[in-house]
Amino acid sequence: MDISEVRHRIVATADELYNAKGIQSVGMDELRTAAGVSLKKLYQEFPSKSSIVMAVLERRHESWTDGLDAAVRQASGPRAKLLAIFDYLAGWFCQDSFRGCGFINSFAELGAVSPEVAEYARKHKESFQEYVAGLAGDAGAPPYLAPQLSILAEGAQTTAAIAGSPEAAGQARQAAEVLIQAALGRVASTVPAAVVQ
Amino acid sequence: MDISEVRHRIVATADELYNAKGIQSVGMDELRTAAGVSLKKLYQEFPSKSSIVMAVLERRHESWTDGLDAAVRQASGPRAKLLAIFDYLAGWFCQDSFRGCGFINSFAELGAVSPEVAEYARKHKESFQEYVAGLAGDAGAPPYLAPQLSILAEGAQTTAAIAGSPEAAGQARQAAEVLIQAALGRVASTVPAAVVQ
DNA sequence: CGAAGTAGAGAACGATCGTTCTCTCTCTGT
DNA sequence: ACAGAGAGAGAACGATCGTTCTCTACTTCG
Repeated sequence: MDISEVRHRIVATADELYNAKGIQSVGMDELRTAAGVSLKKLYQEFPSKSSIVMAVLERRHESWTDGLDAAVRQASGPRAKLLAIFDYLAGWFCQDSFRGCGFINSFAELGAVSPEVAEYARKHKESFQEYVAGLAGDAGAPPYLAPQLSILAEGAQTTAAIAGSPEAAGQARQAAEVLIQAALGRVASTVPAAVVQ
Repeated sequence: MDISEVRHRIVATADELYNAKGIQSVGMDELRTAAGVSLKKLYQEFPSKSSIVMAVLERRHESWTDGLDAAVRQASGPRAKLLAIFDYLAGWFCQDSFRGCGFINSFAELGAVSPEVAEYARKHKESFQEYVAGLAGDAGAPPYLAPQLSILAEGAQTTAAIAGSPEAAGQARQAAEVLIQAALGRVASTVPAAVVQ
């Protein structure tokens, strides 16, 4: 379909621009030019800017989910799968285009003024937490581990974004190793309780 | 001085409004009305909106630093001081006005378009990390502990903001206990290496 | 009492935003 | 070949932004 190809190009371009400059800083005209679409076609595909924003958030959610899941599936063993989250973050942070989590950013920019955006960001984070909880459950971890790892992942994202360096991923990963070890050590009962580093 | 009283009221009002609605969503006229100052006086005190934004960031930095330091000083013992960070977060998250870290938010909103804001946010986070490193050093912890705790604190802030609930503070605190125990366990050599929970 | 300087209120300005409209041109069907 | 529908380019519109200007009224000093 031609129509959905145009839609896709608009959303992909908006994603790039919104990520690079923030949502409110990118006007419809700039988006129109960058996507190479006429203003008429743009408003033919989307009724308003806010609908484009929501489409971008959906795209980001899929991209995040797919990328994370691919990284996790590639890892073998439940502990490795939990740590794969942080390897995925490390790869992301090293991209030139990385400017922080798009949901945190859009929530910061529009969450107070747009209930849709706030709600979508909340659901995205919730789905991530549930995903981590699933992995932690597979590893036989007690329920408190998953929120701890989720918080580490969130912190790594904002730290890396503001510092402009990817090292937070490795630091979060090391912390995750300790937390996983502490939470699972009991279960893997014969192993000595904790080995630092 | 009358002058600095007006300045203070402008900055305090701007801080509230920017926190509640985002920086770009609050116009100079709204700020003028809320602060009860004439537009002339406003521009007499500050040459531009961006200078108000920077003044707000300075105010936030002081407020954060003072509040955190007070909470930490109140705790006794190096481990308790490290954990006091998360108790301070818990208190903050429970305030109605809490809408996430003002530096993360302003970075997300303006970081890409305003180098001043991006740089100030970076320095603020850097100073927090150094502060944590100082506390961790006092506790005799190895150098990797401080970044881990800083990342936890960052993650708790964004998680609590987006979820709209303060529970992330407690979860981060529990994780911090585990990380501190793991990092210091060796040093407090006679104590069993790790005790979960 | 009267003149002059100051401060407040808000109108005004240029820029830019999201959105719509107009005008022109190009295809297509008969 | 020609009428008509559709698309592209961008002008136009109303709203709002940050910022400046104007006008009025009050205070203060000779």
